Amino acid sequence: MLKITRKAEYALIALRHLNKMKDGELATVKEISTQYGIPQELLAKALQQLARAKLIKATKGPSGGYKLVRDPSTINMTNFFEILEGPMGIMDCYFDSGCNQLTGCNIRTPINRINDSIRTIFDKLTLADITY
Amino acid sequence: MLKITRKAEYALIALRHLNKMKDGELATVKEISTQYGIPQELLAKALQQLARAKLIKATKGPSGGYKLVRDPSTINMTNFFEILEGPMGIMDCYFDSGCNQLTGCNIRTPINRINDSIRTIFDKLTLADITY
DNA sequence: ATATACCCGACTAATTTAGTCGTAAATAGT
DNA sequence: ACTATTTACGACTAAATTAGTCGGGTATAT
Repeated sequence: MLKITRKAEYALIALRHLNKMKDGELATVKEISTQYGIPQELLAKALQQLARAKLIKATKGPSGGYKLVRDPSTINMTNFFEILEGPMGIMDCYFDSGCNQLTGCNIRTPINRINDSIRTIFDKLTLADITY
Repeated sequence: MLKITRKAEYALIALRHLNKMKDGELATVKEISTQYGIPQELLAKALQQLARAKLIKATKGPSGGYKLVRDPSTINMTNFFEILEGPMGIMDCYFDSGCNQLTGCNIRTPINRINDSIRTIFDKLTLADITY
């Protein structure tokens, strides 16, 4: 329950790895997937998403790879998870207005408060915290 | 992402409903499922789990039904969710020791801290808070 | 050129969640 | 005793989500 996906988990491992590298160094998907025993294609997809979102920078071709381009302390976990997994909420109604509860849901308000608490945690948590 | 199951959602709606009833009154699965537009059999299962866990009391037979037997302020959400959905953690490794990461996971410690934060939120949240 | 590495969408497989069904057991009312 | 009502429970199917694979593409260093 409340689990994150493997893709996000893999991405986090990779980000931490990238963050620990020296300035100017690049890491390839292959390297990372081998080192941590992660399915290469799946990791590749995750990193592509992060690259599209400009959290990391891709360099193509031989001696290419990825590097982190943003200060880890500016990447928070809400950010990160929503890039990979879409909207973060314990119930869909937090985002979707189209709720099929015919006869009025009696818990929307409390649920939203829970959501907010969780989002607050993830908002405050940055990659820097996770990497320390 | 980070979603709770519908079963838990339904159970929460039902608990809130039970909590709002007058002393001595019982509510049946049928009533609740009709009132909120919830699949009856699924709600039934959820309430059976809660009854087994002694959060609510079942009375069989005609004019039977469920009622809340514990003070809502003593039922916290970690409790509640773990009854319905099992261990609550954003990653399995929080509970399972058998992790297949061959070459050492670099994020276990930070992940555990995240988990703890989330659990703390749910520990503090009681049914009374959700029902107010 | 060629080998390396990212890019990307479509696909399949596995797992989890949602929901259904059949049967049993207790009990209130008649 | 019989019947209608209601919970109990496991087995089952269906739907949705997640995990992982594949094939073909683009950029680039040597």
